[in-house]
Amino acid sequence: MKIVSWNINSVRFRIAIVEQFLREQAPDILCLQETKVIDDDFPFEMFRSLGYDHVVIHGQRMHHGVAILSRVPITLDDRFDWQANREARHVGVALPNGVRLENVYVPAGGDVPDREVNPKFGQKLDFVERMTRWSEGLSGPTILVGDFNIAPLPEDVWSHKQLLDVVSHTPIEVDALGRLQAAGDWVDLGRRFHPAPKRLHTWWSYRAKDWAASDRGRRLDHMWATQDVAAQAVAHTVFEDCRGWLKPSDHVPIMTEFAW
DNA sequence: ATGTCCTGCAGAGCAGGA
Repeated sequence: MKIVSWNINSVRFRIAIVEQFLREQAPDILCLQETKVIDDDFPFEMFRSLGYDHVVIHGQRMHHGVAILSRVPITLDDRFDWQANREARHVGVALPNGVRLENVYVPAGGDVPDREVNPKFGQKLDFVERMTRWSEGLSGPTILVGDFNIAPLPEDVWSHKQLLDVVSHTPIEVDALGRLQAAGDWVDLGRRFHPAPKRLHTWWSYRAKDWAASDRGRRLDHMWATQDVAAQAVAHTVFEDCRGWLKPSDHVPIMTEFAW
C-alpha cells in the first residue's frame, strides 16, 4: 500500500502533473492539500479514469482545501475545524484494514513570528495546540499526513541559522510541533527512513530564480504514524524531481509504502 | 529587501494569501 501526500497549490491548475505522477508512481491513496476548489468544481474525472473511485474532499472557495483520493474503499468522513473559522484544512477517513488516515493543512502563519503583531502566527500556534489536544484523545492505528508548514530539524531547512526567525522554523513553532508529536507518540516516517543529518526538503519557494541552483528548501510536508503502523512502513520517498516539472507546485509529493 | 504564483472579480490588472 502506497500513500502519497502533496500540497498541490490548485488541483485544477496542476491536473496534468497530478496525472503524470499518478501514472508513474501508481499510489493507492493520494492526499492533497491546497486544492483551491469548491467541492462542486473538483476535477473528479481524471482521478476516476485512473481508478481513484473513492474520493473524500473538503474544499472551499479560493484558498486551502484538502482531498483524499483512493483506489481502495475508504469510509467515514471527518472534517475537523480546529480554528472554528470554517477553513477547509482537514479531512480524515478509515482504510479497509481499520487504519485511520488524517490529512491536514496547517496554516502558514504569515510573515512575522509574533502573535501580537501578526494574528496569523497566533492562529497557527493555536491550530497546532488544538491538534495536540485532539491527538491526545486518539486511539488506534493512525497515519497523519500533510503540509504542517513547520520544518522542525536543523537539517529540515537550507540554513538553520538564517531561518531561526523565519516563520516555519522558529523555536516556538518547532516546540509546538514537538508537543504534537509527543502527544500521539507519532513516528516521523520521513526521518525514520532518512535520518538527520541527511538533507531532506519538500518545498522550494517560487521566488528563487533557479530553485535547484539556489536550493533553499525546507521540509514542510510530513507523514507521521502511530508506532503500530510505523512498524509496517517499508520505504519513504521524497519526489524532489517534481519541483522541476512544467507548472510545478512549490511543494513536492512524499510517499510511504506499507507492508500490507 | 526582494523575488513568484494562484484565485476571484470582472472583463484589466489588483487584492489577498502563501
